Amino acid sequence: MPADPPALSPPATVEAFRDQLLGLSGNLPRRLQQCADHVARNLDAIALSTVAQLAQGAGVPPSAMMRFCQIMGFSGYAEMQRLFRSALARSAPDYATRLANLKAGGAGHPSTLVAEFVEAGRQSMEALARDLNETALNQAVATLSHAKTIHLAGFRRSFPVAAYLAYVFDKLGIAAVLHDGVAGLAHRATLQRGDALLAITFAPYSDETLALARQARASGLPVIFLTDPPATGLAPLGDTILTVAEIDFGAFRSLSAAIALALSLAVAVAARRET
Amino acid sequence: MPADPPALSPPATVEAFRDQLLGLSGNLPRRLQQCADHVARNLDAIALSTVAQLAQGAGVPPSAMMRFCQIMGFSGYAEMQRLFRSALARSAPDYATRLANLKAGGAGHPSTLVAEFVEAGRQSMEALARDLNETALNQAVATLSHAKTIHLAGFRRSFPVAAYLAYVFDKLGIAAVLHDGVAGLAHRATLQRGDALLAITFAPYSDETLALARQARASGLPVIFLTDPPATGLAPLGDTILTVAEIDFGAFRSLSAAIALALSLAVAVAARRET
DNA sequence: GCCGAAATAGAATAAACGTTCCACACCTTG
DNA sequence: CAAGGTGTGGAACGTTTATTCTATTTCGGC
Repeated sequence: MPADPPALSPPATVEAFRDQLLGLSGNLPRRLQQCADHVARNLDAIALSTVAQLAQGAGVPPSAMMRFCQIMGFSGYAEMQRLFRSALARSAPDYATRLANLKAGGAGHPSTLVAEFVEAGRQSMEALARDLNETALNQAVATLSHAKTIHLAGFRRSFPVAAYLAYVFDKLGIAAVLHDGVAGLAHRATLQRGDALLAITFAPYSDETLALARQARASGLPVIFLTDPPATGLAPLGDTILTVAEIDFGAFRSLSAAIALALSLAVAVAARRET
Repeated sequence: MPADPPALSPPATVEAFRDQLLGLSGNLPRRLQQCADHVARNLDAIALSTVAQLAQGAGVPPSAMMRFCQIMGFSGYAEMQRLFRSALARSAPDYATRLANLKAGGAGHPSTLVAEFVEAGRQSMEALARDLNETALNQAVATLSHAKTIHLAGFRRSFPVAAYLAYVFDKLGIAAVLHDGVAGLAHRATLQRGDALLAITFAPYSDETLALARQARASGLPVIFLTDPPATGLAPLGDTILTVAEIDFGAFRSLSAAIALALSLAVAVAARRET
């Protein structure tokens, strides 16, 4: 009597849990498959749900969910839930309290400002993950990975993003030109057949960036915009439009989401080129 | 028989809870005060703890914690916990799932990269909030708010941060010079009595930045470093050292925490100058 | 279409947990 | 010092929730 399924051992991390779930999924009896599907889609709900709630969500009786926990290697639901609770607890351990304490210093105090910017940055990150347009991103990667030279445009508050991209592309060995406006040069002649333009600009859009985009368009080069929603008026100027809903604090934005997206773009392009 | 304490109503948000707690604290019987203190310090633990655990942490019997919940206006512990659970559920509602879905695309896919950078950025933000050295920050603000001109140094991957600071200071009407190395100029003569240097550099530190710091030091100007821990070797070169533990993904970092800290610094300096 | 094994649902059981209540201690007030 | 009120701890209660068990159904192979 060999233990028919090799009696899986309980995963120690949420990632391991996902992997194990993926391995099981597909050749599972009907009810257990329902459990697997619902659990996979609601991983973060487990920490706060009861078996009954989770089972109802999956459309199965609680006992089925119970069996599901056991074939995943846990002794029962309680043990499985412990995994997700500790993951959740680690993510917020003292962070929320700490933020509140920083803010408690009072408006205007430096630490309060840090708390506000941190909060804004975190929200921006979450917004980026939530609202990312994968189609546009893939399209942008495809375009840029075929470009002979990538032209980067970004002025004023977008300049740091463009400058960082220039640094990263340089590190990655990808030909990129930063149009920084030094010496008032427009570098018009550098836009050549086979190149592409990546324009970073937030409303109100800077004239220099728009002018460069128009020119690239006129020369038949693909133009990609990295901007904030709703990106009104940019559609006729760009082939691909990536939007980032950055949260401002006061008059300033942390740029964190824009940089994260820009970096992803750069690394993805590098990966695509190597293959 | 007037209801001695006006019978508080249950707070509807975590912020309201904090306020109500602060209002009560101070004139509370001994055990209840212990509860209040422990709860205030562990707000985020409530969502996942049982009465017994929370009470043990506070060093009181469960029944005391029970009474605490009731004077806060709740019917009992369950109702109080509901508040924190829903707050926790809202913070992760689809975010974690969404991240997981993005990653599910597979390694190398653009959306996976975005997920990784978002995660790294978020962790960096939390690390910043957790490890912020308020003393150093206040000191930096004090120094910079007295400076006639603020000199900004930052090369290579620190350059975007320095460049953004230059933009922000300009917007705020504060005199700042970005030492960008254009045309190979060292701008040595611009370091004048009454100025201050804000040097942004991550290990391995760039020679240009260190050279500038040494020179400023020799001229008797205060030097502030914005760098990553452990900042070995910088102590003799700087008066104030601000550290940011930025999380890398792959070879690149999102700079989000560094920018958030830099922005806070800039806004705090502006606020200080106006008064 | 029958037989064996696996899967399932629902009820029964057990454990964990929140909640209440009461007797006792303490502190204040007359 | 006595009496009343308030604060306190622990035990008992009832509810919720996890878990197990078993009768029944479903499915696959002969």
